[in-house]
Parts: sequence; C-alpha cells; structure tokens
Amino acid sequence: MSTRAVRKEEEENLLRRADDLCRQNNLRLTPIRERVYRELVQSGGPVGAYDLVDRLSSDKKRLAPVTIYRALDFLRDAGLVHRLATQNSYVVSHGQPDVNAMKIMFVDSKTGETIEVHSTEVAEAVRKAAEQAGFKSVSPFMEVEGELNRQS
Amino acid sequence: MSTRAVRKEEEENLLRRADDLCRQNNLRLTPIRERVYRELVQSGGPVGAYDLVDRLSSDKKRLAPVTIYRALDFLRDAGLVHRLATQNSYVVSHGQPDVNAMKIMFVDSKTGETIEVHSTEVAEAVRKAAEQAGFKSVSPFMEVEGELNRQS
DNA sequence: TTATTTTTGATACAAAGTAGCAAAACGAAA
DNA sequence: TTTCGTTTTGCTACTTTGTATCAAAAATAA
Ligand SMILES: [Zn+2]
Ligand SMILES: [Zn+2]
Ligand SMILES: [Zn+2]
Ligand SMILES: [Zn+2]
Repeated sequence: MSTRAVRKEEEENLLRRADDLCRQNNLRLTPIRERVYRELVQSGGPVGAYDLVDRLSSDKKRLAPVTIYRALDFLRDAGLVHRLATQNSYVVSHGQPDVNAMKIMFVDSKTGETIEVHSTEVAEAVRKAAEQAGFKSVSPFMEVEGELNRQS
Repeated sequence: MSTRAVRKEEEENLLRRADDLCRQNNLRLTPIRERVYRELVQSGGPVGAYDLVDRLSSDKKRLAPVTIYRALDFLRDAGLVHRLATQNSYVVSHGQPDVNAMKIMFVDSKTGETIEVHSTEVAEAVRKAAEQAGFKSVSPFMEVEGELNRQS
C-alpha cells in the first residue's frame, strides 16, 4: 500500500472518529465544521485561521473570518483541534485522549512543523510543580518550541 | 518592614540585576527599554503591549506601538521578559536562569495571574518526550494554564 | 572629527480575532 | 404538519495585536 493511500486512510479514520465523538456527545458536526476539520486533517499540520478562510472559500462564496473562528471554537471545545498560541494557528489533535497524560505539542522553531506526544511523566512532574505554585489543576495541553532533527 | 516596602525593594533588586546583566553582556539598557522593564516589574504581572503604550505615554508624547514592541523584543532576547502567547501579554522573568531547569509560567485561566516555577524534573521529562518526538532541543520556557487556589 | 552602527520616531499597514444583529436551519412539541 | 424556541450561519463593521519602511537621532568606533 502506498504511503499516499495510508495517509488517506488515516484521514478517513480521523473523520470517522470525529463523527462518532460528536454523535456520542450530542454535538453537531455541521457541514462547515466538518469542512474546517477536514481541511486541517488533510493539511497534516498547523494552519492559520485566515488560511482556512482562503482554502474554504470559492470564487462564488467568500467565507467570513468569523465563520471559521466559530467552527474552530466548536472543534476546540470538542477536543478535536488545538490552538497553537505561539503560531497563531490550529492543528488537529491526534491520539486518544488519555486522561492522565500531558499532551505536548512540540513545534519546530524553523518550519512550524508539529508533533504531538502524550506523556504521563511530564503530566506528573507538571502537576507537582503546579502544586508548588499554588495551582489546583492544570490544562492537559501544552506547547513547547524546539528544534526538530533534520533527517535529510 | 511593610509589605509595600518589601515589594519596592524587590523591584529595585530586579532593576539592578537587569542593569548588571546588560552591562556584563554588552547590551544597552536604554531609557525606554528600562522604562518598559520597570513598568512590567511594578505591575507585578502580565501586561499587554498596548497597555504599555498607554502607561508610558504622556499627554505630550504618545509612544508608537513599534517602540514598545522593540523594547519588548530586546528584553525578551536578554531573557528578562517572557511573552505569554496565550494571553498576548508580557511578564518579567523571575529567578536566576537555572540552565537545567524548565521555566514554567502557570497562568490562572480566570484572572490571568501568573506564577513562575523552575523545575528540573519537568525539564528532564520534557526532554525525554522531545527525544521521542524527534526533537533535539527544546525551549527552556513553557506556559501552562490552570486554576489557582483561591485563598480568600 | 568623521565614519559606522545602533537605536528611536513617525506613518502607514498587515494580521488576527470579535461584536451585533438578522436570516436560516434545526429540533422538539403540540 | 405546523408551531415555537434554540442553535447555527451570514454579513458588516470593528477592535486588538503586531510589522514594514524609511528618515532622524544617538551612540560607538576610527
Ligand atoms: Zn468555546
Ligand atoms: Zn491533542
Ligand atoms: Zn529579537
Ligand atoms: Zn523566566
């Protein structure tokens, strides 16, 4: 099977899982919301909101930014998409949401490429640090910039 | 000694240390850079760039945003100030820069209040996770949202 | 001094995100 | 099916955040 086909299959898996998740939680994965999610999935990386406006607009119909932002808000609330604050961009959340793990989004400083890793060790260490700081709970998501090993 | 006086003393410590740091590294802590840093120190928390514009502008002289952004860029490069990407704001870096520690900025989701904690445990756990993700190095700074214990 | 580099000022602009309200679509009753 | 309240979408305009550009000023070096 070609890597192209593999990716296509992964895309369909993500779409199906998003569909299931929404159905199970009585959330409505409406056409635009699905189109935004699909575009993020297909891009394979972080995409800016105004990029999504362009990509999902046709010559006939230009979407308003707020339409995209609303769809993104929905997808984020559903846990399907993360916002990368340092990049002003949005990226699909991979992996089953493991409640005890910290979801770390590593962002390559050069290219903006991201890789998501889940780690219970980091979660535990951050929880301890949070306690020190007087925080009772912390977000299970964080963003860390770094340099990707450039394998040519 | 009053807590007010204690804070004043802390402020002066930070200013002096910033001055020393710049002198030692041949960096120029010019008047406007120092004013921006001082304002951040005195505020005791994160402040937005345009807030700084207002606070440092007088009736006679209105500073241009770019002036503030340049000062902030300098201060960030010097390691004196952090940008909180999730809050679009800037905050002074506390603590001696311990090279082996992760500097975690906990941000209260409700108030925006921040507390900085340095942790070698988190640094180590993140480093391991980064290795998994194929990252050779990571930023020693991260931002985590959470809920502060509300001590009334 | 004179030349070179760095910093600041001023204007305009770009990019990211939101407010407000009306129309449309949807979902649950009746 | 019709009614009615709720949710979603479209549309316009607007706010907030951050930059590009180029000239003037200040600092540093020669
Ligand atoms: Zn939301
Ligand atoms: Zn995720
Ligand atoms: Zn810089
Ligand atoms: Zn710091």
